[in-house]
Amino acid sequence: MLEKTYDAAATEPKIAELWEKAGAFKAGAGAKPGADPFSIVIPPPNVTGSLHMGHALNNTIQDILTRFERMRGKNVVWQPGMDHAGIATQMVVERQLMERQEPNRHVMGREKFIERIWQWKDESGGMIANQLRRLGASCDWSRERFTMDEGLSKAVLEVFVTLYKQGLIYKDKRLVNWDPKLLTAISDIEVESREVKGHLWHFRYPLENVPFDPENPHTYIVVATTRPETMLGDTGVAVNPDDPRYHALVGNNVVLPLVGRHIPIVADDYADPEAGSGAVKITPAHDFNDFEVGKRNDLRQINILTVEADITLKDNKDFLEGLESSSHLDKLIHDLDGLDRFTARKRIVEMMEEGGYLEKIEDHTHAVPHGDRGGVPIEPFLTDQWYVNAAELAKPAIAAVRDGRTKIIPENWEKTYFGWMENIQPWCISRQLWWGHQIPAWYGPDGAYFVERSEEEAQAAARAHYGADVALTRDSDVLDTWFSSALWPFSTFGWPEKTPELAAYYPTSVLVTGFDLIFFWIARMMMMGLHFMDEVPFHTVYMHALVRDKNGAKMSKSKGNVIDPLELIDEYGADALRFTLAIMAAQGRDVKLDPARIAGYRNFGTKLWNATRFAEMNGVARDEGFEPANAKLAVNSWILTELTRATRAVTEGIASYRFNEAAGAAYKFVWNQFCDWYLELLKPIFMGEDEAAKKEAQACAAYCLDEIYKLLHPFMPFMTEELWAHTAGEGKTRPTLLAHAEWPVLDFADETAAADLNWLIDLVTGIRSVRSEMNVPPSALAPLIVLGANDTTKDRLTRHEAAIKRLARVDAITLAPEAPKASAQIVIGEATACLPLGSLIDLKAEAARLAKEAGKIAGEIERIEKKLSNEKFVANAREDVVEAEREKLAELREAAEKIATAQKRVGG
RNA sequence: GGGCGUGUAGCUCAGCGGGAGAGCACUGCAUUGACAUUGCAGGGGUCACAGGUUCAAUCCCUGUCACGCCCA
Repeated sequence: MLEKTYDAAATEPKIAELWEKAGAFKAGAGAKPGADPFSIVIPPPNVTGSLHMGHALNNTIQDILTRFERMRGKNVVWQPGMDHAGIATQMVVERQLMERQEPNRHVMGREKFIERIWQWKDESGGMIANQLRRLGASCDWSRERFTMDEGLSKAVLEVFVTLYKQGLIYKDKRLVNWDPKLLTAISDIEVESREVKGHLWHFRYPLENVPFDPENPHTYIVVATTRPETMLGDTGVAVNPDDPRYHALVGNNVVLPLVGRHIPIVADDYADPEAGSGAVKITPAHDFNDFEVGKRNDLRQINILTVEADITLKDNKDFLEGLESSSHLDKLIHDLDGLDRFTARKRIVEMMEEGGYLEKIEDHTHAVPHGDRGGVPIEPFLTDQWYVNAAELAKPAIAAVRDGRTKIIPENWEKTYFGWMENIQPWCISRQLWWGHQIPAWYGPDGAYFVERSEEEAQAAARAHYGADVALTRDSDVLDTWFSSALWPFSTFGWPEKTPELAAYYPTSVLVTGFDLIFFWIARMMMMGLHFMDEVPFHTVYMHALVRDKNGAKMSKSKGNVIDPLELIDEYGADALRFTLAIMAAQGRDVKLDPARIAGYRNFGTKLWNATRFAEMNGVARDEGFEPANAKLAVNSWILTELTRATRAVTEGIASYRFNEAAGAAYKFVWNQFCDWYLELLKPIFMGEDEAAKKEAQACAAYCLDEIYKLLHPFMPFMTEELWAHTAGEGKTRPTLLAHAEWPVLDFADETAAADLNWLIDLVTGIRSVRSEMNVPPSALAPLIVLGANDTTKDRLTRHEAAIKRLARVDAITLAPEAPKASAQIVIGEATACLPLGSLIDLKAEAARLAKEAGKIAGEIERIEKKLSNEKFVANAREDVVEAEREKLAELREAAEKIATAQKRVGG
């Protein structure tokens, strides 16, 4: 006998172990012979990460798909693993060293430090894998991969060397996004802009050959900047060529305040005549736009910052070039050299003010780029880095989505994909870190470099180049983590080896991910997959939304509104969390998660649990011989018809990625049909004397429960697997785990039985409603007298007598030509049901109730009559719509008549 | 500034060209046999606003307002 409530905490580990022991999720487990493949690669979570709500949603969806297809008999693999998260992991381990007061990585050395990271990974990395198991993720854990694994590293090496030799990877000196805290370059998409309340400083740059007079605007040009400290590196002032105010000045010079450098005024479209004074200072070495302006106008690039973003002037050749030494310059260098960028900003503003160069300061809120890991403002910084020619690789990736080889769902994300891919910038892939795939480039003494698969091959190439053996030094940089993640859909199946897994499972079926990762994963996996496999990495991309808190705010540690999925699993069970996420995951809409909802769906699980318990108590047991087509009782044929409908809705819902619809259909069927009506209707049968009916009901209920477990299994795997085992039968076991049970494909339908039971439900509901409104105590039994019943109704009354008596609290059912005195009346089809409540009835209340009912019907009739008397409607609307309206009208008129009669009776 | 999206019951959200829905919350009633993590009944909405298309608009189109996200 089942307990009264389901104990998720005790059951989940037990079931997880069952699956594990059975190898239930191994690639191909439970597949039909010769089945089509269905493969998903997990979007690799970060080795330092722990499960958050986004993962919970993402993996719930993947698991629903995976379990669904596994039950449909496909050859399923869900490939799990993690990425090595270069920056994040290095940060974690460095912090650990600091906390333990151990030598830092520079003292330790590269090799030791990397060893240390591996040690960290073995001890505390990758806890997310176990957390995913707690969620019930049916990954093939035996195939778990890590981007730093030997095999995957080999793939990275192969890809880098190949792309280099194809000219698609190259080294270049450009401005990069430089993180001055982490001391590495990062890619465009690792930069996030944050709104910052800052200022707009307006500076006066004196014109050359005119004595500077702060009182006289003709002696200077005003430029505005949000970053005063960069003025040290200014090499020009730009004005718009169409700006009449500055026509005469273009080609002249200004004298850079404090520094004294003479820099030209150039005409460039970049200057916006509407913004501020219309003139902008140009710092090519410290701003992406200025860099382009500088190139167009042949301006010098003067870097005035160190890698830590401190001011460097003293030994800065670029800065000093073209300046005459003076005591003034020496003082400037003395005052500013070595200051960090923010202190320097303050100091420079002060100096400008002292010199009369500060015109005004305005408050200004603007977007400042920050590194997403380091959290400090990034610096555009001029360095040598490795780049991927993303524009070239993007072409086939764009084409594949255009012609539908890869479908993005929901479709509107395709726009974002195209928009980004068509304007893609060179992808900076080198990182000044130690943890990651070291770049396979070796440098000779003169800086020439050799990109090869191994040091030996590089030596050979160098020998060919120099004509002799030379000492080579390997590039110390590593690759962007996303470079290896981009290979994930094929590297995890063994590429570059031609493995059977690769042949079977690539291209994968679907990639499930949040829309925030469209550029990180989807775009890059598409590029690499197409280039190296010549086929798209996935046929479908399903993008789900973000999980937010119940007020719609993004969850973040700083806001303190983070909900930990593991705590929710502890409190409500994994099934409840999963079901909640699924039923709330409507396409294209964020999931606003309120824990109250999870409690609600936990209750749903309890409901199913107790339905099983009830069934068990009433001798419900599997009967192999049960055939839906042979059911004789209408109640059984009805629930089987509804089961077919529900099964189709769930199947279509999952297959079309409408998880909320699938979960909703299952929920409604189980609770509102199976529990609320079917089981209630079986009670009189179970307690009755008709053994044949009882036997059929027991078999049918067992059959329905089995199908319910299957339908709910993708959403609530733990509880359903437990119930599946529990209901195997006394001393029996199921032939397979529920995880491998065959997904139902049903076609039983009996419309007569459906109509029959819908009539019964209407009658019972009607009686209950009246009783409640008349304040009839639930304990009071009333006789039921039916007027005007036709043969069908008479038959139904007989067959459902026990059910009506029980569910509507009726003690005797009789037919009569006339209504008894003092009765409440309910119109049900052609008949009228009367409840003679005697002293219980309040005639005034009944009259009021009938009047309200009559009013409602009259309103409806009026509305439809108006519609039908509209010639245009009859002429233009679809025939079936018109016909339906006519039928509705006829029914309403009949009901109106019955109500009118009832009203007369009450009144008379 | 460009793009995407949202506005429906007190709250969180489905629906979407022909009868306004769910969960939670709320109100009343019910507790000896599946389940109080329950049951039964009920109240509650100018479907943001304004135009347009249509026989018919919460749904399609245009505009306005408000809010959110992404990109400059």
